[in-house]
Amino acid sequence: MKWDELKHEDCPVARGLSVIGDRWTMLVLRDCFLGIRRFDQIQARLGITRHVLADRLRKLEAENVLRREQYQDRPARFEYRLTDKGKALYPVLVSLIAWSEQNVPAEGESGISLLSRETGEKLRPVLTDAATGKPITHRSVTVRVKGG
Amino acid sequence: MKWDELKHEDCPVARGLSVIGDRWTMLVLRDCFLGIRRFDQIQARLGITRHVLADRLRKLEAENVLRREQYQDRPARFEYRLTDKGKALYPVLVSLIAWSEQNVPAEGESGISLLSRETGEKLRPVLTDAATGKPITHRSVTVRVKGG
DNA sequence: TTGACAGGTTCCAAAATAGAACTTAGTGAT
DNA sequence: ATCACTAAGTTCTATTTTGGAACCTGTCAA
Repeated sequence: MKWDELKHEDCPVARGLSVIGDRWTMLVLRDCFLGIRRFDQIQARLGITRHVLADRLRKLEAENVLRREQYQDRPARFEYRLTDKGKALYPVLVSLIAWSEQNVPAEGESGISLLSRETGEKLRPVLTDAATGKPITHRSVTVRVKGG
Repeated sequence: MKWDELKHEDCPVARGLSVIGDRWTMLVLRDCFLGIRRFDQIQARLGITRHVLADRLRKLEAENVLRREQYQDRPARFEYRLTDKGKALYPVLVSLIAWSEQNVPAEGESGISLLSRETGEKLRPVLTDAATGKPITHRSVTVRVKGG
């Protein structure tokens, strides 16, 4: 199978990755969540080639994860903002950060940390089920595989 | 920057992606969470080339996300099992599934669904802060960027 | 008229992936 | 003993994707 065919799969993991599973894509979105929205800024921070960045932004716009917005004319200049669909990726990003901080040690200092606006303390993300309020673990879930 | 250099970054997003951000890697892990542990089974389900699968499994073992375990000798046969570090990725996977189901419509039926073992209902994952029990959103979090 | 800024595009070389065939070590049937 | 089959890889070539650098366009300011 080719990567492009992923979007036609039934599995939600495959479909999700067809949108955000490309190299660099989640790092572009990280920058958008940090408020960095302009081509040159993202490119400089990531050290990604302009070529690839242009491609990723185009795809994310086509998928309605980012919205390309003109912030000045003459000359026309654009920035990229998260749509609601893009903002909905926040739990994925935060879960990834939490996993990394616990399981992938930094060589120096870890670059960013997330603080609760309410308590000022370091965030301790736990994925819970809305119905019960209890943490979701591998054990607390059954998987129903459809059509197979 | 090259993809391989990501692991030396300070940012936890970058470090995490250096482990699981490769093409196909999360799909391999999805299969492991579903209990599919053997080379040929994973390869057949994913339609990934054997070459790439062997490479991914090697890297995941090197990163201690999977453990290669012999399940018979004569001839020697191996399977791949999630380590604790691998199991800790469950919230990332579930968040991704939840995002996909809400934001990336399937063409036919969505392949799998997750049910609460306790209620039997469809899982509704919410990322909460352990300290307050409240949902984590873009708005409820402040980001501290270190050394910058 | 020269330089800077911003957001790209174009080109070529290097690296990764797709697809298929081949290898190795056994098992069981003919 | 020969053949077919299983499982877990490896090897090969062709195609795609990235990496890196240079170039293009429109506008302003010196």
